[in-house]
Amino acid sequence: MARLQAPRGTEDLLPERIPALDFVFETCREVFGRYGYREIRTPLFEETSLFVRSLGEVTDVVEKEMFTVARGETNVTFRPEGTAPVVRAYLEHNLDKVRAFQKFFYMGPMFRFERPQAGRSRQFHQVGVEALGSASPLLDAEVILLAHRCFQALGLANYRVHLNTIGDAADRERFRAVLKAYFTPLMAQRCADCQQRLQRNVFRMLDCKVAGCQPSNRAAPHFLDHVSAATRARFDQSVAILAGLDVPHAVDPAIVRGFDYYTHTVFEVRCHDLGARDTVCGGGRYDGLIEDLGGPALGAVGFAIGVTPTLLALEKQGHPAMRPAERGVPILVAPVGAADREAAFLLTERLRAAGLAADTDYEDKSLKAIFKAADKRGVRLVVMLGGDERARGAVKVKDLQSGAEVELPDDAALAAGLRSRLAPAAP
RNA sequence: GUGGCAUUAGCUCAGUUGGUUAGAGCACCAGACUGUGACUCUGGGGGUCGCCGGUUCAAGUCCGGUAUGCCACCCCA
Repeated sequence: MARLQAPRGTEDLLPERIPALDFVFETCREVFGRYGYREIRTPLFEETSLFVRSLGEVTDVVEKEMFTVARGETNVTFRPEGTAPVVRAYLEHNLDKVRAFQKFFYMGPMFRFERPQAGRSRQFHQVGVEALGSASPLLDAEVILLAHRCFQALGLANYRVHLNTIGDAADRERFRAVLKAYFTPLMAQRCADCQQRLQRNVFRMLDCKVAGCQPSNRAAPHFLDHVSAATRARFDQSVAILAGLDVPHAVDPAIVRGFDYYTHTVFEVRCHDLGARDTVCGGGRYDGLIEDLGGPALGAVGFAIGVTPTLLALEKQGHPAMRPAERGVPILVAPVGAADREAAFLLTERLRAAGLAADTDYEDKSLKAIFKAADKRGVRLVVMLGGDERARGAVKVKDLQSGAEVELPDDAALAAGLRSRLAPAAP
């Protein structure tokens, strides 16, 4: 029989790995809370049409990366991103009528049917925020700032925010025409992919990495030179705020983003210590989406941090929280002989009932082996229970850090005594 | 979806121009005088060489397919 294995592009997060993940989740949760964002949890799957309508019919995600399940009348898709579900929930519960402006954050798994690679899998975790109901440029700055604060709090180094504006629909329509007019006579020197892009998504031609396409890209018209004065002003304001707050950033005309719903500010946070897949966070403004999904014409802006690439970057930078760690219990009750096993089990249970984290041996190990295991698991105190002690109604407690050993009466005060011995624990 | 590289004990890897019982380090287990860890020493268990098929007297070593991972694309967190 073939060996059982997790489906392609998925992974098991073993216990040693969980602390690293929680470090990212909890750090971000704390930062989001400080900025007034509240957690929202939406289903892992949605009706397929939600993503088709929001992301756009011709985007890669919709065309070839959706995990879709059809059962009779229903057609659902495992969420490939978090924004559309949040907007859907916001509208479904009429939150726009209760209080139009609301800030949310979410953390959880997303799914895309892609070819796996390091930092890119078919099930991955994202931590994101969505500020719905306002078109204020201050919010564009706040959201970017928030991403920056998260990475700062995580202790990530060598990252930078790349941002750009893609204006509103009118700006883009105007520029699309300008770009097509510019590229059309130059198509002979463009690569095969760009031949598709001319019709499909001209903007992406500017981001082409093929060497032969570089000359015509360098001379290409700049979007910022063709946007309305209002678009230009709001973008400049956001950039100025970030500059004033020392957020490492760069205006990058190549940032275009893959989903149709984006407008105005779009950005990515990139970490230089990663390879070609260096984006650890992506986001932007999506002023048309709420209306597209049947709500009022309200602005919104958000981002998603990719937990996997973030962990990868922190690992490469040797972040201490990335070290595989076992969250062991601090107390291990060791039966000295076979006759002491049940008593040891019951003592362990009393300690747990008293609120202490404790464990005992279940493998009939020798005392020596129990000590070895205790040492490896980072146990602080070993509570020995043997014939001699039991005869005296006592237990022997050894502090593995100091090596000191004391005998304590096995009475109601034992738990408190152990607790006080744990208190001055070193990190 | 495209192109390339990889796949040998739990982990990281050796394995010579295809040739007898496939190795190392770490990890694991057990010992080193009588109820005790971390250091040291000794010993031990553990591998259908990813899987299927082919070439050959003989394949971990060559060829094909397949699975998975990785790298670069597409695109993206």
